Amino acid sequence: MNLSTAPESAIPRQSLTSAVADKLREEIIRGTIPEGAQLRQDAIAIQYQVSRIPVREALRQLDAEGLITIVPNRGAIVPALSPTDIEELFTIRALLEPEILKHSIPRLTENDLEEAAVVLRRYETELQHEDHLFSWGRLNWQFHSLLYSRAERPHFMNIIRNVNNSGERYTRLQLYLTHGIARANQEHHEILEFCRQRDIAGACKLLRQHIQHAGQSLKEALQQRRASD
Amino acid sequence: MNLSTAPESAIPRQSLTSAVADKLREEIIRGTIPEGAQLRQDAIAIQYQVSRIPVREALRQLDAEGLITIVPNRGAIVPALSPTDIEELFTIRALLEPEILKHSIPRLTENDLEEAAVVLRRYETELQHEDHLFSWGRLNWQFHSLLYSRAERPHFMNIIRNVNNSGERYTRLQLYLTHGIARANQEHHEILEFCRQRDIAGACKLLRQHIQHAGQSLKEALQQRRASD
DNA sequence: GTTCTTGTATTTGGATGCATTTGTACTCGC
DNA sequence: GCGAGTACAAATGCATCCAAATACAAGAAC
Repeated sequence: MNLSTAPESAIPRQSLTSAVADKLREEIIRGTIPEGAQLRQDAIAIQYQVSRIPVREALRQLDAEGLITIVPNRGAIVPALSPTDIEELFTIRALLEPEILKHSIPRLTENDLEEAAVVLRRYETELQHEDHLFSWGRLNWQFHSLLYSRAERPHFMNIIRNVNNSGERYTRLQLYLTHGIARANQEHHEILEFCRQRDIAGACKLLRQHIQHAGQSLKEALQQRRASD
Repeated sequence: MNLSTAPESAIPRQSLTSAVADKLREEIIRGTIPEGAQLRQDAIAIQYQVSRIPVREALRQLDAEGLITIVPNRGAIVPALSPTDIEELFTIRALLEPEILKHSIPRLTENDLEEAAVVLRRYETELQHEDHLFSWGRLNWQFHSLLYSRAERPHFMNIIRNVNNSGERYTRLQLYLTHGIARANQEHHEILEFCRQRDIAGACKLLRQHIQHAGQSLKEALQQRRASD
């Protein structure tokens, strides 16, 4: 019997460590695990029905990704980010993402552009629902990463993904506090249009401004919120 | 008995995981562990007289740092970097490092500048010795990180450190293959002089060119070596 | 001789249990 | 009532043992 089949039919087995890391990453990004929360190895192990070993390894990985902070002998916490932290993260994005977009645009297919457009339409419909803030983050990342996907720059992508993950909680906050949803959506459409016209300079410049503006308005919103406390 | 002493005499206790990670990172950067080598958990555990648990956690961390690649159920290897990988790493550096230098220069003290000069002088003397290629890497990073130290941009620094670590083996290769030592040294002195004069634009521009040139010449050297194989 | 199969050895992945460290509340002394 | 010391509780760190997966090699079928 010949069992050789298409790769996509393979059962996607992953280690428990990876699975736990994915779950925790998701929960931290979504805010299910709030900022400042302590990540107890025992509690996580019990919750996911695994031993503490894969949990510990997952925590090490998330620490290296910048998503959590491990204090020796005292466990891991989800750090609260200061306005200057936010500024850093968005500055890094503003520097790296236009560069990768530059390399991706010439290789983007019509299909890629259509997929990106679909994501934007889904984004607009999701905004009608109650839990739009949660799904927004994933759709936003889907849109951005789709645009970068053809660059084939794995090191860029890893860093960009980690930085986006670290800041995504706050990106949602920015949209909520500053009512920046409409503007972000508008800019997304314009960026996509530049890509469709293969206008590399235009797309990259607008993308940089898009990120810089989001970072700046978020930083100001955070400072105001902090001042009012 | 009063054991309270000055802080610097405190026994620097760190977890075995961190210690193993530091050791492995050092060995990979120095090339003691060559590229393509498999990192056997058992062998490392025996070598350092620890169990495999801290070794596994250290490997996870190094994987997240981008220094090694873990294949599920098949262990970890030190990846060989292609010319395009090298181009990526140096492009990332060329984008991030001038930005952090910009924020650091205004806060650099005279003492900082003197320390950097000391590093450059040590660099020149080390070049006389046989094992100069090894010590060069550390001194190069010391110089660069000293210049960035006052920026207080931890996210930038983490990424920059990881990217430098990933490419350091090859940076040594570039100096060796292309005889770029003299030029690099010359550029270091010029960058330091710009910093001393608080010429932010000049320093950042030269730093960017310094990194870009090193990346470009290394990429070409690698392509030639690959073509001759 | 080549290829496929099967068994074994090696290696990684995970669970349990113990030691060490840290946090906390209670008590003792003043 | 207040502070210091101490005992207890809880969490992390690490080692040992076991299970699962992979790599390798020897042998059988063609």
